[in-house]
Amino acid sequence: MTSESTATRYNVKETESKWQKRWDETGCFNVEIDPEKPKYYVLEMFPYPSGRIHMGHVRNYTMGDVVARYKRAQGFNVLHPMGWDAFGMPAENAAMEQGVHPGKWTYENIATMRSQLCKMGLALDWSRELATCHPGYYQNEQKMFLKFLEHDLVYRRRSWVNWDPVDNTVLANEQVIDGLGWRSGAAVERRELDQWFFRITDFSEELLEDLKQLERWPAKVRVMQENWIGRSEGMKVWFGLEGRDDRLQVFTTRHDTIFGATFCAISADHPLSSELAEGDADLTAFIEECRAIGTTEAALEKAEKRGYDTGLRARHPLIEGKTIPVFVANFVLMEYGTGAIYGCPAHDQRDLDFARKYDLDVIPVVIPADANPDEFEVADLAYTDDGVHANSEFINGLDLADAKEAVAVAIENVDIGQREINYRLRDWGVSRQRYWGCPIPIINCKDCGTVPAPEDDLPICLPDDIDFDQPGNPIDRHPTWKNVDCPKCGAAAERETDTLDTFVESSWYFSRFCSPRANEPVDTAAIEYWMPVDQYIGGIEHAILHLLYARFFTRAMKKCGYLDIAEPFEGLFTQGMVCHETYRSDDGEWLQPTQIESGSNGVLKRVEDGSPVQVGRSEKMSKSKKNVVDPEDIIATYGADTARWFMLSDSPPERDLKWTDAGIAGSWRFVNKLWRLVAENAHNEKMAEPSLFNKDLRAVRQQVHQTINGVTQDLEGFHFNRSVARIYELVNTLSNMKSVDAAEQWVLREGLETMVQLINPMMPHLAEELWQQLGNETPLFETRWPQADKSLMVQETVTIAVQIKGKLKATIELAHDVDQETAEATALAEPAVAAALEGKTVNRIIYVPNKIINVVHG
RNA sequence: GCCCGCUUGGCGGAAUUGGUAGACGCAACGGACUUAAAAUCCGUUGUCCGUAAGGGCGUGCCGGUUCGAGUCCGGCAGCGGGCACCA
Repeated sequence: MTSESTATRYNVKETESKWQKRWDETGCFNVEIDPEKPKYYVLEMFPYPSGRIHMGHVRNYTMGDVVARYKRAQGFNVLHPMGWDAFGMPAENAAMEQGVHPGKWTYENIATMRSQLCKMGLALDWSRELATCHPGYYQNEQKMFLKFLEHDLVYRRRSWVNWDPVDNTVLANEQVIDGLGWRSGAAVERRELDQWFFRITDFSEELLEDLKQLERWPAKVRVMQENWIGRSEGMKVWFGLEGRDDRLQVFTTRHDTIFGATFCAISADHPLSSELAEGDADLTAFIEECRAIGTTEAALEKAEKRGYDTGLRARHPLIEGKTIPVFVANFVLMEYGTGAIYGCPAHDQRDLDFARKYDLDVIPVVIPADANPDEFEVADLAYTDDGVHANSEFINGLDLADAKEAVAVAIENVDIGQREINYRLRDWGVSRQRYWGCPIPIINCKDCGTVPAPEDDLPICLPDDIDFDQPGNPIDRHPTWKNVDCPKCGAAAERETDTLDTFVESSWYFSRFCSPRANEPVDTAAIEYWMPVDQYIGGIEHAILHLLYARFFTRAMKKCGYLDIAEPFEGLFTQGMVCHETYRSDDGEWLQPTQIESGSNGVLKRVEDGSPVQVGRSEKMSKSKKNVVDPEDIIATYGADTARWFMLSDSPPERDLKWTDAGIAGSWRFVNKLWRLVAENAHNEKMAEPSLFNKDLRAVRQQVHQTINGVTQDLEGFHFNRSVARIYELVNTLSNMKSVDAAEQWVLREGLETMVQLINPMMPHLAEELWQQLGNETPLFETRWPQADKSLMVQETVTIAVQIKGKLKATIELAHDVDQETAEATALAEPAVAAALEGKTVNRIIYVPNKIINVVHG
């Protein structure tokens, strides 16, 4: 680079660190409660400290920062904090693989990532930084756990888990791949363990119902949560059992088909199954088989419907004298409904498959409206549509809804069942047999059972001296940690060695950010002022679990009196992923983008030896496919502003963004273009507004004010790519301006200052620097958002399209809001229009002011 | 299987309540400046016919509503996502 070009080139490094230092020193983004100002709480999903930030983080935090800076300029008291979702398995994996303590590993990663985030120039209140693995955080989680216990929001029960017999550990469902442990490769077993659960199902209806209020959530996320909660209305019905005193309770949502019931089926885990299995070796074996399959989804999908005839017969509740067989079936789930069903093969595909296999009756009881009841038959496809009931006594002829109602009334009248609403949602199991998590503050006593740890004992800290040289839970192996006296009876007892699911920490961190150093989980004044989060931003992958747990947890906290809101996130935005092309060598090895270069003919090849490269489709950046670009490299080369600008350009934020070298280079060119544009014109002194502007200048001012208006609306609506396009257009106009006379210079300055203010949320370092160059002493972070002058936005003349029968024939230039007569006359006088209408009768003319004239002829 | 969403040039994408399709960016091509390169600037770029003027066709496909459809309605296809023995 020559000395001449350094003068006209933007010194990114110097400028960015200068402004970062300035923001840091003034503490301008550290906020306090200010009752005089409206608050705005913007939050991006906090990161897991995995080691280094990736492009997904850059995109996420750039969006949040745009909102934060924009809202701040609008006069809001903006809370924009950052923290670390710091518990979790990767730290333990690192401990096992590298022998480094999970805490050390985590805090080192945090230090690295914090410094990387600082280089992005984010308007964050770092004074509120928190890490969930810090006792200051998790002791409050322990307090709340105890409070939840008091309010019956937590309970313990035996529950099945995926057990890896080699690693001696419990596996999450996603760690079981094809029935094998992801790490050990051992066949996973089902085991029953005592586990802690949060009563999220107490809130099923509320969590479902309140989704409707979340108007600023993506519809997609609401639908996903709705399906996950899975409300269904049905009935519980008792079936008597021949030769026994007890009855079998089944759940159904199609009680209208009860006259078509030809068998009952119960889960292998049903108490009746266990009872019957005693002394029945075949049934015992069958139950074992069901359980063996029961762990993986893939296996479930392929498993055929199988059953075991218990020999028991159930009495049909509405047909006197009719009995049907009772099977144990592998497709009935104990966790849903009552763990027992009746089968109506004609109208349920699963039941039909089962009936065909075991040669059970298939009785159609609902038939299409136009079908003949005597002839209608069900072959291999169950009839599940609405229709007319038949073979069904008192509901014959009724449609589905009426038949359901009639059956419900009949069953309730004889007191053999009642209407019931069921949910797919299960209680949230939070026990993890792991070290790097929040210890559950419970003491297990032989005599007193589970005893809450005394609050004075909190925090119950994790032991530091642990080792990972053998499989299993190191906290459980620790020689002394768990030994403690029972707080109730004083006898020797043991601490709970399970830790909490890490989703618990992320279920309330946003509340903690309001008062991150408070002695209690939350400070009432702070939480009342700041909550709820006005805008939450994060990945769609958290659409269900994290967001549902957080909604539950907030309600649970409300029940315990910690806060007084139900919904934590008023607005939610889910951003798309950052993708990149994938590259492979001829022998199939994945290659990093840095290993690729473009040859002279434009064909990609390997840098090291020029060998050919297979270009794959663009996919989410991932280490395994090596299609990652390190944000640190990009920021070091082009600066944070360029990276931020590229993140916001082109792709709408909710869609995937394709990272390209050409794209980042384009942003870099734009940064330099702005720099030059301002540098060339900054010498123009500020002066008084001229009283007159010529037409061209009026048009420029119009665009300036339209851009303010448009960018403002776009930022409000999360259309960052549209803002970017508008700013490009404005810059194109400004750079084409001549600035010879005073009026021109004044308008150019107005345009440049406006433009600089508008780019500030997106490229804050450059904006501050240019703002200063333009002679402003007050920094942008203390400057209000520009106001569009509506009177200047109105166009003096408009271009109107002239159509004939909807086809464009000409465009005409007319004064804004011109009357219809003038417009029509001008349109018809247009040569192309006149020619096309020659010899034709005009039937009708449609005039939409300032937009279009459509001439309809015969 | 069920539920959602998407489909616009070579590419990413624009297009208020139905009203000039392709803004803006990228890529490509042509040119200027330069000893040369980089950088920068100017121009062209949906497609087909035509030397041109001009015209035809164009928003996944088929049909409908309308003076007018990328936009609304019905059907179909393709792609993506979520859930999945939930009785």
